Amino acid sequence: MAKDFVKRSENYSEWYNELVTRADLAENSAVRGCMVIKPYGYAIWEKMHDALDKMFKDTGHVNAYFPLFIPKSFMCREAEHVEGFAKECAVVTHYRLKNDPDGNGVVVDPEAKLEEELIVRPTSETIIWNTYRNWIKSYRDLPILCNQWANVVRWEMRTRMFLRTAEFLWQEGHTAHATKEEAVEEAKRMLEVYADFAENWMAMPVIKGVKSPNERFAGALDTYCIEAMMQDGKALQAGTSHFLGQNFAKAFDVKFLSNENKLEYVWATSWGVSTRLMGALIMTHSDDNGLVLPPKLAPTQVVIIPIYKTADQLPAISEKALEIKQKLETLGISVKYDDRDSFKPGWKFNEYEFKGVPVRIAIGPRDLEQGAAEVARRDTLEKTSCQLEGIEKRVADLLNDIQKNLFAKAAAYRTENTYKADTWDEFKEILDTKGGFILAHWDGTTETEERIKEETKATIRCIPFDAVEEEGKCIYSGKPSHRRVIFARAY
RNA sequence: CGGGAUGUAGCGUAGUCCGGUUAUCGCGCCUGCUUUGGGAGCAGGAGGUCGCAGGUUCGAAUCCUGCCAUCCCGACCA
Repeated sequence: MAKDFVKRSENYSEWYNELVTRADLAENSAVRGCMVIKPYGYAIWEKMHDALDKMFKDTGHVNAYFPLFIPKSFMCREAEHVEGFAKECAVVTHYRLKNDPDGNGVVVDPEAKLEEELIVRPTSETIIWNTYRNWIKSYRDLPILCNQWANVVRWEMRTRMFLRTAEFLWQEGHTAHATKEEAVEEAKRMLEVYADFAENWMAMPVIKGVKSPNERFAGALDTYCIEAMMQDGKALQAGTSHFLGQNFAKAFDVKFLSNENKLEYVWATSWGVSTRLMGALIMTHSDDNGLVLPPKLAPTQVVIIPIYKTADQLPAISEKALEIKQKLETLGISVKYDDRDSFKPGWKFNEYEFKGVPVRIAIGPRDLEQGAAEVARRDTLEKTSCQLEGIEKRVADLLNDIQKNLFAKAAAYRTENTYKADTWDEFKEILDTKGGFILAHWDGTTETEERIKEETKATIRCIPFDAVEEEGKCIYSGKPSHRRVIFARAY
């Protein structure tokens, strides 16, 4: 059991912060609002990266890289876009330092002021569409299906590791199309990719839907999203995909000649997921004993720990352990054999448990006598003795089972914490006593959404794609509504 | 950016109100021996610009001023 580790039920946010640092995922840095992603945390992000990257390529996308800096003038081309990001932009004004004449280290050289200030990208639509103008002349140049893996900066007031940091890592897809239909299709396709990744890799059930105008991306005509429920009942937006219409094409004058020889504006999409997914992963599965990782994203899927009293017992154990390791690796399973003598087995058990390693195999003299090993699973903490003969198959099955079980558990949790509300009192009571998702009718106006947000802090997370057509009355205004939307307090 | 709290060794802390020996304790770390199936025991040892910068004082972790950082609560947001 984890020593001195706060329980989720006692203080959820403290539990989260402590888990992130104690599991060696990340730590705060010397720079305000920025974190250091440590090797173990980065290894998980790398697995996410690799899986997503393959999915993007399988859907016809290619990677490219655009500059970190964006000329200030680009930002104001699209009115809504600039309004959405202006308040959180880092600005580069100078390009040189010099020795302080007063002898206090270095100072910004006032002589080295940039003629045009540069914005550190909060997102890359503007620089990319300025570039696409030169790439696109004819319908034959379309579609353009580019993605970039990059860091972006949004100067946040309050930050939390992985969930909201001033600098974060993400991917941003930016596509250009000849028709509106094709662009909408692309935006929806990529949302499906995200949902597929969330559910099948992260074992995190998500709801697919469209954002209300209020929550829409600055500059988009429609924002699609996947929303997940964390263990404290709050919602977390895990990925977004935007249909940008012709807004950026018009702002950056990107036109193409159609096959009918007509000059037309290009249709656009953009879509992204970030290191925020790390936060989602942590808050979906982890428990009071530490991190719990789905096998598909665990840097180490199986750890083998030898148990011995005297040094002369170790060689025989190691031989078996390495045999198991090799058999598992043949099946594509990542295995670590921890034969360090500097830590006791009990210490190692706790260590790997806290770090979320899905399966632990312990092997000692007692097991050797029986030709067996002890197999423990992280998700349920169950331990069983398993014959060495065919153990690799058993472990492979177990990993699959853990992956499925984590999804099922998270899905069940979400179902248990999803409610329907038909009156305003009922709505407020559920929010204050239970939290979670609330399915309720909404009159479709921004004013109503704003008032609900002011009074309860709950927002419309999305209008689900699979919402059932159903006549009802708005929870707040009583005006007619045709379907329920999802309300929740959110990260 | 507003309100509140905190900052002492890698981590967690005592001491701060009421200034005065060599800054306390635990975990971790190093060495040695005994240990090893759920965070081992004993013995010895190393580790500190008391967040930073000024000021008051014979003397500052302690009092004063400014700054920085972190956490909590608001506003903003992926």
